[in-house]
Amino acid sequence: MLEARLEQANVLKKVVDAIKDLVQDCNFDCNDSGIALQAMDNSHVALVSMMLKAEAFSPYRCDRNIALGVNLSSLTRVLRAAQNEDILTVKADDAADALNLVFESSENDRISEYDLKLMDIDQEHLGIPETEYAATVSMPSSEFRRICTDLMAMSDSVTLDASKDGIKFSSAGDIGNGSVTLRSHTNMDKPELNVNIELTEPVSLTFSLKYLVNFCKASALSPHVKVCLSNEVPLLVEYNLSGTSYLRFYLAPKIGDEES
Amino acid sequence: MLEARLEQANVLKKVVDAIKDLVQDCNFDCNDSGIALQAMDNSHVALVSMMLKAEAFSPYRCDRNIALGVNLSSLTRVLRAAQNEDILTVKADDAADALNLVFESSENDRISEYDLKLMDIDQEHLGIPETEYAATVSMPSSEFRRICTDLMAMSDSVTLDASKDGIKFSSAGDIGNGSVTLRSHTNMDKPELNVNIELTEPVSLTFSLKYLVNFCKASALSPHVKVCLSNEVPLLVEYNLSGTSYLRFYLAPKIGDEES
DNA sequence: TGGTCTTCAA
DNA sequence: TTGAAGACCA
Repeated sequence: MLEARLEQANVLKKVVDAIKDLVQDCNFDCNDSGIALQAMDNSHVALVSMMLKAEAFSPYRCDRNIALGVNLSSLTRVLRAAQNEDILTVKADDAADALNLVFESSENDRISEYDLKLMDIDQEHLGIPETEYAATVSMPSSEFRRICTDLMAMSDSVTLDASKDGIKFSSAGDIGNGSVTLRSHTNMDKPELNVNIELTEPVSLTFSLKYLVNFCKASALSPHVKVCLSNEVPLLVEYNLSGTSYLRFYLAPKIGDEES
Repeated sequence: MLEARLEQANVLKKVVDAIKDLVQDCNFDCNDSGIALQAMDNSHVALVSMMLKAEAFSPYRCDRNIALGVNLSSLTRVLRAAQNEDILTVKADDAADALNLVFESSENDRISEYDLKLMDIDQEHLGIPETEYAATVSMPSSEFRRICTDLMAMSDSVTLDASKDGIKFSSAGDIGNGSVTLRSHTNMDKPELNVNIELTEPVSLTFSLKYLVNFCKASALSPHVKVCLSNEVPLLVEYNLSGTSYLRFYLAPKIGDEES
């Protein structure tokens, strides 16, 4: 059986909000190390990988491996019931046909309890190789979102050029062209604004902005985002959650002169 | 060639926001004295006239007269990329087919650059006669906006009566009538709240509130607004920008018992 | 497609 | 804290 208590129901809420447009149904794979989720979007261009480590919960108990097949849109509705500071406890029996969610708000002695029907989902579990990326850019997640939405005004795709000079996001469209260039910089006073670029080799790749903008819904989860690039390899966009938990998005580059 | 550096990208952003609902495409007429814009709204009821003097920029350079034909909705999208404290440099070659906009944020080493395609716009340039108005009312721009939006709740037109007693805004509609009367007054402590009415002759005119509310989008550009009235002549609503630069709106009065 | 709601920037 | 803009739902 699974029993996991999350101090901030908010975290799960934001995670689900950030991925529900990419994935309709998916398994939450629970074992003694934590709760993992991996799913491709419908068009098989993007992949979501979440890991909530056992340490993110207190307490956390999972006797044996369980795959909880959940419809994310249903889960969203249930999570909407969570107040901002609610404590969430999720429970499931080993052969459960439902996921039990309990929201507690110590403040006003309110307990909400939901049972969410589970479903069987066949899911190929993809081994994602740990890649050494040619370029790793760490930046404020709000800035990444800003850049993506700004360039969305020009085109539906963006080219990322990482070089020793910095990282350049550029888009060309009907009304004109646009680009945003960031350089590494460290601000002692406001470390949350830091931009850090690590580069072993210049990279130039083009991606669908629609997906990137979608990934940016996760911005609320972390003040920083890590963008990792290698030529001809899917982009990785990573948001760190508490501890070593994370939410990762992978996106295959657009190839050649491909349009749309 | 034109090259103009504006310390506050914000100013252009607000100007364009304030007029983009009235005018879709228009020319920015550049010469050595500054950048001017003049355009009628689609229904030819309102006229916008902007003048950004060369002194508002530093540096400012314009070798010869250029008319830059811009789609304001595209320009809005580009200006949305401007952070609040960004410095904006606009550039255009003499026979340019694109306007180049560069936003710099010294703080976080971010440079955004956009090329906006230009268009040819045939524009009758209207000589606007410098009129002596029968009544000139200067008031806080926020108060003018408040009055217009408040009266909007009653009707879609408003009658302005300027007399030696003050200025009265009144609206009559299905649910009832409303009016707001302002008198001249000077507040030493808070000069930004001053209301000043200069009058040579009583005036009574009726205008479309929809347009007035639209003009009020410019409120953010200046704490004061000047409203100038003469019988049977378009109303002038003027916002002063830095120095002698300005944004002016003209609106023809409604005649007789005209509805709509 | 409109209205409402949340979210984001100032 | 407020207003505007985007997202969501009906």
